[in-house]
Amino acid sequence: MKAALKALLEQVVINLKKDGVLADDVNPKIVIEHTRDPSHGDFASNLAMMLAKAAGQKPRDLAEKIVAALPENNDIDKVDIAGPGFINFFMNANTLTSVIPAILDAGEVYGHSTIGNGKRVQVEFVSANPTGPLHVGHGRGAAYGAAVADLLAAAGFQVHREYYVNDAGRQMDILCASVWVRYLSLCGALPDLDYLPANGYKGDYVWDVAAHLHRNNGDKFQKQWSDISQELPADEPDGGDKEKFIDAVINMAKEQLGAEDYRFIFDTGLNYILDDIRDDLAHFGVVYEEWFSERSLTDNGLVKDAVERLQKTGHVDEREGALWFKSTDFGDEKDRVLVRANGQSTYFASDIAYHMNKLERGYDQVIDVWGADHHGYVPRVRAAMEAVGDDPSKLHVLLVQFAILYRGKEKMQMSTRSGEFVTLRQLRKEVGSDAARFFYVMRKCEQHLDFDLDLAKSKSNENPMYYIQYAHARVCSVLRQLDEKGFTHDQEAGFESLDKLSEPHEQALMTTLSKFAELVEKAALNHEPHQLAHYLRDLANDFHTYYNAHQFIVDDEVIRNARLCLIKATKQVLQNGLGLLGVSAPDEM
RNA sequence: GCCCCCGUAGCUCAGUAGGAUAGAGCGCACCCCUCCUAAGGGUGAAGUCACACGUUCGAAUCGUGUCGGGGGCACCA
Repeated sequence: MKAALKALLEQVVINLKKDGVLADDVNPKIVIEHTRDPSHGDFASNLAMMLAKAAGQKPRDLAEKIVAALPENNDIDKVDIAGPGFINFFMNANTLTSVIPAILDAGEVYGHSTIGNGKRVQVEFVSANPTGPLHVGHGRGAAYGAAVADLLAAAGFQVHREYYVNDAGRQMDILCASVWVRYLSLCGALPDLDYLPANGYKGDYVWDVAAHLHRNNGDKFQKQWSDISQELPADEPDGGDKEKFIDAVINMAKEQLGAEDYRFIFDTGLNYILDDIRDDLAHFGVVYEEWFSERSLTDNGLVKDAVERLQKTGHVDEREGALWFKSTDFGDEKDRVLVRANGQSTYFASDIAYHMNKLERGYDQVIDVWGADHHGYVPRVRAAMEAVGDDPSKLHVLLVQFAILYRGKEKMQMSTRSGEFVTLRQLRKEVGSDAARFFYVMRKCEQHLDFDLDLAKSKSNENPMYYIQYAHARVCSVLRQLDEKGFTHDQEAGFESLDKLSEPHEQALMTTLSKFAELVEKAALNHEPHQLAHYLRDLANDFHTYYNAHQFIVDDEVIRNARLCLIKATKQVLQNGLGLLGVSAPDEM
């Protein structure tokens, strides 16, 4: 509808140019918006105010000329000029009610659009190191990334969801060493059964991996700890060089086990945890097209290629034995190391290779959903892309702020040690997947999120997710009642009598429904699922208000058919909207 | 020190590609079921949109600066 009005006004501008009211070189951006106040009609345009200066006329005088030049249109009831020069459009009743058949005919795909034009978008999100289970911070990235991806898909983009698996690097070696030490403990080969290097991974899941390893392989990987420990430097948990110690343990493990067995334990830990993450995310309604291995970048020589490609640009030099990318040439605050003096490439080098690879795969847009703590990382990745001549505008980095858990007023401690729940799995178990998905996307991503567990579990209208689901369940309940009372709903007949929907509550509900498709587009393009969350809350509110004011199952067949069309359309939009956020729409509660 | 985010009702937050009297939930004061789920609805009180200057016919929204709150700075990943 907006588009149609826009087209009309574009025609007006052409006509006014012909009449000499406007100069030929004036090309205004035509804006049509929904009015906030019904007395201002259904839509409004500020065109007259925008053009007043160029035309050398008072806004209201110009508005008169615009209205006079407006082509005939059957959908428009009345056009008013108001305030400083707004042009208000009052649409006729059919325009509003037409949304109902539009929704019911399209069904599950109502709200989908083609604005994305089939462009290929890659969305990379979560990508947590597979060194332990996902925690509640990752949960926000998961819910947010999944919602953005689903919104983009609904808006007509071709979406590729990807998880970057950091299956190489020191953190994974530390995990491997931790698993091995726990394993030795299970073999009874450690003097102190609870012994672990100060910098090792302490979570219980490490025991699980070790037990898994022991169950399937017996004592195969057992070595004499007394021999090993003699050659290790001192571990210094209290501020000493525990880094050095864990590195020594890693090297010792490699030496004692041999490359093959070391890799086996390494991969056992990796796969065990990755399976756990996959399972966790699947239960959270988050699925990927691809799990991209960091190790594959090195194995396929892509990291080497990336460094060489950068070197050819002349923005790399060697200092103190290391290879540096001169990212300061592109506005970064300092240069960054690509290859360390010890010959190992940095995580940054892998990441450059990964991003080059993404673009080589031909995506029109690459979206990275990162934790806010990575923000310092953005300029250097952009710099690398610029250096090699890739288009940095294709890269969108969405930084997700931290979520803080509250139980009522009480802020929860988020330490792994304390045993207070920190994993996504525990959160899902406590509040359910639906509430978790919804609460995570209620705020825009750059906003700190206070996640109130008590609220997420409460069954009242304080809890927006419950309130929205309840609206859906209520419609279902009405439809069940209809059946029990022996009525049927003739939808086609209802379509013929939509003009009976003249109550203010019905008008308000239809107006809200008519904004859905546009809202999905906007939420998708701006990467703002929270807009959808708020919209659904408003829609549910309109419905509950209507429900309280009017009966749907009435004796008058004509009205009954029309009203049931309206609430069925409401149900459909609630279901579609919740679906985009990964939240279920239950039939009863 | 440099960089990023935030500052709107007592509380938690919408609204920011500039538009008409700034919205919602909670909380507070009242009111509404012989009726499809009261897990609901309605009415009311409540604001110098942190502050200042600037751009504009018009600023919560854009720009600059100040003040407050949070986060980030590695040859870690």
